[in-house]
Amino acid sequence: MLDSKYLRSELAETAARQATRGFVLDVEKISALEEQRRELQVATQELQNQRNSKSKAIGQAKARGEDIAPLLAEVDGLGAELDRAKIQLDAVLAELDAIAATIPNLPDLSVPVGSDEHGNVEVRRVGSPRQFDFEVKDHVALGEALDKGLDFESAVKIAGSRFVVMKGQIARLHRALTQFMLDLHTEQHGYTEMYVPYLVNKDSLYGTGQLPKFGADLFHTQPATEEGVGMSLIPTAEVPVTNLARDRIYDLTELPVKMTAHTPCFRSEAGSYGRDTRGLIRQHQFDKVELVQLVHPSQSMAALEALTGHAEKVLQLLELPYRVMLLCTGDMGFGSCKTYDLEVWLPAQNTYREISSCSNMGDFQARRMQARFRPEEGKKPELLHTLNGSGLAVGRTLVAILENFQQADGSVAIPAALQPYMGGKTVIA
RNA sequence: GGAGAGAUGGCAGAGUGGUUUAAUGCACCGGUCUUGAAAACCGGCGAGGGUUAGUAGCCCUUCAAGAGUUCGAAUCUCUUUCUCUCCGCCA
Repeated sequence: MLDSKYLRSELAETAARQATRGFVLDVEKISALEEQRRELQVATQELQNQRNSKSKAIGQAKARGEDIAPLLAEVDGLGAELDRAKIQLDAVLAELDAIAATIPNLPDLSVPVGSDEHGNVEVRRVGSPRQFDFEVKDHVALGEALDKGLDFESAVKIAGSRFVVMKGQIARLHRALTQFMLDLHTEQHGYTEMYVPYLVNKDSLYGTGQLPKFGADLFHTQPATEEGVGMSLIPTAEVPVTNLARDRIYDLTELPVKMTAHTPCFRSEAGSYGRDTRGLIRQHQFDKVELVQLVHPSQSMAALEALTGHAEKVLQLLELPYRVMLLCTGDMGFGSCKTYDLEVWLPAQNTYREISSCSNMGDFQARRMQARFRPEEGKKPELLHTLNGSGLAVGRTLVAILENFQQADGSVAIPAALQPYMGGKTVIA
């Protein structure tokens, strides 16, 4: 959510910057509503003021034992008038809120302008794709051949498409990756490990920006109605972890807060029919190790670089070739003001595929969830900045390991950094 | 799941229809005093919003959340959420 005062005073500027995202801001409607809001709010508060002072006068008169009938006659009709004004004001406020809640974050000025992923800029490339002297298999073929370690048929029977059953060494590799990532971030990068709920309430989804606009991307325990109190499966640990800061005021000394969590993530993938239908790339349920930081506003851009580096470190230690993309205005997520995507090399697809997305949300989420810090004892609290990134998506990392470390006989070598987590095994066959 | 008790500012805690403009204490901030500190004393001290050139003043909202009764609600009524105690069940 953008600052309503800023939106009001810099409406044209905001509209121009939103346009670079391909988002059209209805300037005329907003200014018309804003004018109504101001008139109605002033009128309503004036009526409330009258009611308060007159009610108080009645109380004082009564205490003195005077006749209060004339005073009661004076307030007659005030209540009805106030009700009318309040209904009008609430309607305008609700309309303004509904618009505000659907406006994306302003892109940072360092973000390249572009309309879609073709506008993204490659920042750096690390490692080089391995040359194979045999025909590479994709992870689906490799996983099935390894004692049905990846079993999509069974998953279809149990649940449906876009699920997987893992077995034996592949299941262990999947777990090893998770443990490896958590240990790296907690021991080397200074994050605190968190265990959080996988079901969250509506307020949390609103806080991180999934609601009101993207409810269709989630699985809900009940239809998410206006009044419904149903819970939703988390699409990412970003939701529960970032919402730990909701309605909190941190001491300056507590910042930065750096948290990591391993959770399953659940996504409906509505509207992605036919895309990535084969294999582990796009699942309804996948595991992810998430990195979240809550920082002082002046530190958030530096923190984004650091956080991205923490995610990259996983790829480096796993000896996986990757590149870093700076997303352009048109390809960024709703709440982000700057995003780096990490893309890992997948030999079977002969391309780089997204494995992590690291974003600085600025104060966008913090304003929605009133996540603040006190800059100085006795001073007013200010909004902090929130960041998050995948460190990494576990399923896609498994894909990358299988494909990049495959050998001619169909076995898969284990990167040295992972071997301690695999009971010392150097290869799975 | 059953029975009961609760939810008030950073914390503790008073308040059961009208000088409550939420008492008081602790913590915190400023000052007096002091070589300095402590103590004592004096003053200040929640959050969100509106108006405005304004971090001034004035005003509105806020006592778990929502709805209601009333001229007036922290206080009365209803609903919801959460916490605690006991019982049952369970990993």
